[in-house]
Amino acid sequence: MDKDTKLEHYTDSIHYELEQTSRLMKMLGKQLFEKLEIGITMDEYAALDTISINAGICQRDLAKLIIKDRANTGRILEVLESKGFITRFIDTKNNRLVKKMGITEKGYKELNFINKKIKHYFENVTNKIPKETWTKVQSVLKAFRIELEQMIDTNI
Amino acid sequence: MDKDTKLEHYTDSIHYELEQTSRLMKMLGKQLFEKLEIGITMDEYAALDTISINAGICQRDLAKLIIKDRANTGRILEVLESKGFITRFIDTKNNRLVKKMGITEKGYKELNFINKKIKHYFENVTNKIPKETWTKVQSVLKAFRIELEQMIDTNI
DNA sequence: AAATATATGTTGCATTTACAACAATATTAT
DNA sequence: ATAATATTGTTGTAAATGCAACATATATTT
Repeated sequence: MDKDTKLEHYTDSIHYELEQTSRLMKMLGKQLFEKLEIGITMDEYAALDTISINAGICQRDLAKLIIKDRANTGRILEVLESKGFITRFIDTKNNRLVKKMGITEKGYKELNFINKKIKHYFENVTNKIPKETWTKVQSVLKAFRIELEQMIDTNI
Repeated sequence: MDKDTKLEHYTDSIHYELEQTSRLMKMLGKQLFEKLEIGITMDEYAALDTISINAGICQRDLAKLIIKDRANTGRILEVLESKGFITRFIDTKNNRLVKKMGITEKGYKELNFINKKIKHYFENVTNKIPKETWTKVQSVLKAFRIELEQMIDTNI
């Protein structure tokens, strides 16, 4: 028997399982943010959180971290800036002019406010699986993601 | 020390890791499908695969499986039908008129053709992590996904 | 029987996202 | 020095997606 003739269904693949789970998580997040009347989107929240732990990061580097293209990263930042949650300023990186940014006091308060609001809800969800199991899954995914990043032309 | 005061960053959460990994996988898939000049999208392929193992499924049930809304599921099916990969026919389910579908001979050939084309490439990617590790991750995600599906109003 | 509710699929529109082209500047090559 | 290339961010447009409204038919309730 040639085992290569046994084709696995895509719908049984890890790729598919990841996408489906991620899609549901995104739905849950969106519904939660609306229900709790949080004034920014999940993506904006993720960007704000990333900025909070990467003070002085430039737009393109942020884009790489949140895996969005430069155009949309810029648009997200416009929103966050217009709400006063971040400041943007021109600076240099490798002798090039770039737009760096940092979280404001207001943004920091907002971030903590959101964290407190959603903590309980998200825990209720992730508590369905033991924490140590998550830790393992997370480390596998992280290792895998690093591999992926090396293979893919993210074009950011 | 109140451990509740220690707030985990969203970007360290399993939610975030899942989304980022899934996003990269999607990019990879898209780039691969274009490089190999496969004439349908990943989403259409996923739908075709799902139909192939769920003969006679109706649109809404398919939408639930591929986690897309009814509108977009219908659009995907239009494409697959126009290419002759599936047939759609009116039937009843619980005494209601529904559009059921099945894969055609041509669609089945196309599915196998695509599977053969991508197999090697996808294996090269997933081989970065041992197979038994994937099996564990997959079973965790599947269990989690079932929980999620019960909590979320997918509105499909 | 009539009214109300539910299930299914489609259509239209708004939002989101992806992608390519551009502008401005700096680096490297010729 | 000049030209070609690379980096960064923005703008415009097309494609994908989500969502609400609709149409149709059936179930359920009154």
